[in-house]
Amino acid sequence: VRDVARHAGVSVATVSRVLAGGRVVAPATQAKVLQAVRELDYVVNAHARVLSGRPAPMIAIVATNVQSAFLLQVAAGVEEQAAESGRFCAIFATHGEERREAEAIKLMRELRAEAVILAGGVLDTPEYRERVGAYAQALGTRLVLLGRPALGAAALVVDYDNVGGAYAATSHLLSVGHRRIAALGCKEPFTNNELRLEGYRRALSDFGVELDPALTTSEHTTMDRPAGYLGVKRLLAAGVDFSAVFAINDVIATGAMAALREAGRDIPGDVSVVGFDNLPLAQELTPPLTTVHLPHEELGRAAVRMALDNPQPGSGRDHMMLGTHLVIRGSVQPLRQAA
Amino acid sequence: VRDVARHAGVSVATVSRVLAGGRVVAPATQAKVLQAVRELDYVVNAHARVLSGRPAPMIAIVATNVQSAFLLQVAAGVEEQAAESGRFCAIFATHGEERREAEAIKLMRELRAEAVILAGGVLDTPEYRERVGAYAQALGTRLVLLGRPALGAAALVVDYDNVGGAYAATSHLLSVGHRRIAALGCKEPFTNNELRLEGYRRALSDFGVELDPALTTSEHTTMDRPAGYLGVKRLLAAGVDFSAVFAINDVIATGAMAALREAGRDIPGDVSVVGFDNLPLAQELTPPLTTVHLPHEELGRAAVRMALDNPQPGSGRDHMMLGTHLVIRGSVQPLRQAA
DNA sequence: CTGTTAGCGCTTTCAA
DNA sequence: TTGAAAGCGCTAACAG
Repeated sequence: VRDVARHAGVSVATVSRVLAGGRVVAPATQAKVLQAVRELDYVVNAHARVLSGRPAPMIAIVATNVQSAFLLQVAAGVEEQAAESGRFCAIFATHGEERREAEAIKLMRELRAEAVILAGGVLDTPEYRERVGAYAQALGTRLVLLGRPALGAAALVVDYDNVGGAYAATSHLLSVGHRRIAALGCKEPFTNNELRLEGYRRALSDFGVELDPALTTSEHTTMDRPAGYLGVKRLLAAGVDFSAVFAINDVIATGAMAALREAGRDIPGDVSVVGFDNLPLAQELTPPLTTVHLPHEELGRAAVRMALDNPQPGSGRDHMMLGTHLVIRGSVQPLRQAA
Repeated sequence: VRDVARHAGVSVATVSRVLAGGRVVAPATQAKVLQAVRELDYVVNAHARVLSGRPAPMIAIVATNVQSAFLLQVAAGVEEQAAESGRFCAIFATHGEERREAEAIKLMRELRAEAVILAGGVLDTPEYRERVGAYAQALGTRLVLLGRPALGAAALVVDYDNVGGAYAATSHLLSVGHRRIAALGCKEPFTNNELRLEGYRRALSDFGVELDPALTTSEHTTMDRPAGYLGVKRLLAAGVDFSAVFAINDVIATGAMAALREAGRDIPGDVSVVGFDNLPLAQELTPPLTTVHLPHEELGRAAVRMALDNPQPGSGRDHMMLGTHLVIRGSVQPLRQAA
């Protein structure tokens, strides 16, 4: 296509200079080139450009699950910030399968992506650490871990305060009088799950409330709706007494509320519930759900900013933790003295 | 990096053959090459590959809005199908801005994407048609319009049955006795809005119910929550009588339900409501929303399948319309004779 | 079955 | 300020 750009009567080098930016070119020449480009509807070949040494303007986000509102919002943040930085965003859904994660990484290596962001909770196993360590090593580019356990200084990390959020949620319940607070999570030790439960325990302890193992249900293996639904069913069936529930995330809360309602318990009259994530659906529930807000979009933005900033390992700028806060809505009520 | 692959003692051509697939290579040689690749942790340069004639394994989806659950699900379908076809998915959010749409198209031209999918409702203006016509022309690749008005045979089209869905929803209401059915849409003539209203009118007409303009509210300019909330407020304030509402989409329905509840109207006791889209949130509402289900994910998959299939224009395979159906939940009740 | 060679389209020294 | 020429890493056509 470039021969054709000689339509302008200049050399390829000159054309490149005006198109690729920066360099000094006589305004007259520049105009001629631009004119020719327009006439021929010429489009540079980005691959050739990358091949000759430019970085590929691409940020990848590989998430465990693209259906979850949480990751979608993070992805939206990534897309935003990438666009603002003149990059585009490639997206991958792994569905938790290692194979797909590996494929995504491989592809991004081949494509020389500037950064790849791994997002979504995981099981923090030695295998996981080894695998991701290998990725970090292999990727010539920045690898950023978003909402996942860090790995020494091998990768960049953007995280949010799970423990603090859970602490705030639980404290809220405690401060309005609740003492028998069920915690609904899942069995598999996903990092999010563990961290949030940790916040729950810490709050209980600070309020001098003893932890009752019967109140923590985690029979289910996934962090989704059934975990909440079945969790409450089980609690009810076992005759466990509780006046509030802290759900590890909003969709679990949703399941819990459904089960509660089926059992004829009023929310928040009979039992208060608080969630975690502040998904869009939280405010549409009846009653609107009090939950912990996460800076979804900002997480995504921060991840790409950090990656492009390319901080020194150990500079302190290669790691950041965003805050969370409780948003009060209508699903919590002070404990009635009678109860 | 290839010189290094001569580590295997063969020529670059041979390496290419084993890596790029297809060609006949002696198993022994093949093994040597693979071995060398492993030892050197060699990764092909996808850009060089594209540059030398291969298609870029990339499908782009450019959507008006990445926050909407609808488009996200479509995007998920695109990602799925792309991955299954050995491609990856680039994602762009335009927020309805032409500039961003144009930028996305330009970038995908430069990157030689195999297909670009334009998704999301739009205003069907002459400018729109001209603009998209230009895209179709410019993109050497497949352009597919998803859920948008077609453009002659210039582009591929994947659509779903808006009219049929709205017809089904409205008929449902009519068949259980409702006659005063409010339609909540928006003022701007987004194509979805118009089509759904068309289905509404057609159902009314088939049931011999006269259309009352007072029942169609569309003061609001966007198809979102306030459109429903404000729409109902206005109806109520104007003292318009109605026993059911057909909302042009689920989030409008959500707003409508909120307004109804604030006014002390029971759903579905006093007024029935049906939505459109079947977003995940629909089943979490109280009561769960009866709504029209759209094949979100399948739309995305169909779009990439069609693009990769590369059908002849006018072959009949360059256009498809997916069906929709009503899913009955708890927000509709037969009209009480008393009312 | 395998090696040689000629580009793919762009950027970038190095000279002019 | 501009032109000529040398690659970037890969594939494919053509010989061996």
